[in-house]
Amino acid sequence: MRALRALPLRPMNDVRVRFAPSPTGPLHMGGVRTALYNWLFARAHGGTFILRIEDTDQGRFVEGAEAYIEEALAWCGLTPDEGVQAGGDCGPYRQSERTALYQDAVQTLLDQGLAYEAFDTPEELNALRKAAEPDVWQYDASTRGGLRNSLALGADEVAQLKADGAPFVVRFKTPEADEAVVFEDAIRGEVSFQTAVLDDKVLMKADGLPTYHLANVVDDHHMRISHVIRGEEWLPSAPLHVLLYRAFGWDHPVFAHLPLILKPTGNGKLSKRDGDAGGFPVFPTNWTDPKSGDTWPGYREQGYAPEAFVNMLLMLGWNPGDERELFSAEEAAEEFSLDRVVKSGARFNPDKAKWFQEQHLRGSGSAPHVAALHKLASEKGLGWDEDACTQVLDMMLERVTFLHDIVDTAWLHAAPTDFNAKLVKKKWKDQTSGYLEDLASELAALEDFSSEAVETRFKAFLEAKELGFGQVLLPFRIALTGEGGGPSMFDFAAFLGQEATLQRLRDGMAAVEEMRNHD
RNA sequence: GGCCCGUUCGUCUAGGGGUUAGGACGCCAGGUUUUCAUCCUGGUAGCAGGGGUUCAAAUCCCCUACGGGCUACCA
Repeated sequence: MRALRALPLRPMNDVRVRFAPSPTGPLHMGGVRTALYNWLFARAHGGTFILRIEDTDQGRFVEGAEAYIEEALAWCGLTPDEGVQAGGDCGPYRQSERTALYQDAVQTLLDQGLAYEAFDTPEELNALRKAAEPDVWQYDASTRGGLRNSLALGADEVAQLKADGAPFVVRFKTPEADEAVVFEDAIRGEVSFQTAVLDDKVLMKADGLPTYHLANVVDDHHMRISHVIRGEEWLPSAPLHVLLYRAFGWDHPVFAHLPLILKPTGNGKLSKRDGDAGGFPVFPTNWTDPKSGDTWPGYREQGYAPEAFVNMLLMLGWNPGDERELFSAEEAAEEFSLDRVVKSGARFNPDKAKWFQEQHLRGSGSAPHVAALHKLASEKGLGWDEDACTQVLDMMLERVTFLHDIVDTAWLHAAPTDFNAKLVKKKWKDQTSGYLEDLASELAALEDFSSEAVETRFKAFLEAKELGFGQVLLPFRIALTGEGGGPSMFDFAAFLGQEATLQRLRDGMAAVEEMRNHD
């Protein structure tokens, strides 16, 4: 038994990586993470990030999926250097437009006896599998001799079948002598498979389109891909790919198989249905299924900043080796390396995702968010100019998870209509309204209505009346917001302005007295 | 079933022969704050099990268990 060993000898000076999704639906967060790690690796080595669309399965093609992929990547800031939209020297970047290449490749293999034509119908194969149960039936060296293929049939028989227009596929002829296929995975280290357990995979389907295995190897070679960074679900077919590269006489790229993202609870990998149950999105942006019309939520529409979403994904399976967790894409690109990618699957944690969003929101203060809040506020018709937005941000940034939480906080832009009944019962005494009446007069007399001025007058008022903060401030807050929590009331009063503050104070008092009378 | 990959607090992870096994999320408690939140301090909680190797094992080896993936004319 001879060990076939192919170590990565390629220097890191021409890094070319690709993200190669199928347009069979929206990209989910696992896919985005794969794209991210590819992008980061390219950036870290001054390489090229390529987007290739693997649309060789006509049956699973979904309208709009390709556009979704491009848009979702763009939102995440993972713009391809080469691809359908970006262009490039190695195009076309849609596999459906590269069929001649695959045909040539398959012919080369056929000519060398490294592949063969098989006429067995799916029905025949299914029957064989069924008959073998509970054992597993395989199309391989032990069975291919008794099946309808160009290895077992005579040349004239094959010619006749083809003349009759019988559909056929091309299968890879797995080497008969058992050997170990050993390769070095950049994340896992040495990985080894025995060829004896491999089956003769279909390379070219009856419709003339290649399967993933063929198209992937041929394209990765022609696109001069240096590192194949993909999900762990591809690990079992990696030996086939190594064998294919060898059959073509090509060096294979470095492989790196990423661990999968698992469900927050329960068993298995994260799937699109988990979001429903867990109350979190699985997709980067909203996706509407063109057939059913169902819409799936996206992180973008939920209010996540792309930087936060990407940061969260980054840390789900990679770490810098120290205790930092907050990274911009540029910072991450500087130190990303495959040997710091963890080997085991990671359970997705929605709480932590929110934490990343909050960190991103608060990280650099109000200024970076003014424009975005202004846009949101305008859409809601709140009439806040940029100054107002800055003030609101200063008050609210540390109390919300998403920017839209701010415009969703009704009392910020409209007098409250609901007053927390429990709080009123507990904190609003018979004398309270009297205090507030007096406070209103004090505030009405103010000429400067800045936060500091309101605070000064408020404190002087308490002192004069010999009252405690809690006796007046909380009722004041209730009258103005209807709630017991929130920003500094002095800041808020200044933000509202004198007139609106007094108006809310009087209306709030009236409403609360009304409530108390009905109790 | 077969093949392959994996296993450190509930979760994400650092640590890769000698560590009081570190950090983060969550949770709990205390402090700061007019409230809430932020922030600060502290606490909770972990090396899957069993065999080896070694003076010494979370760390190396083997077995078991468990988890995951693959096993299509899907990717």
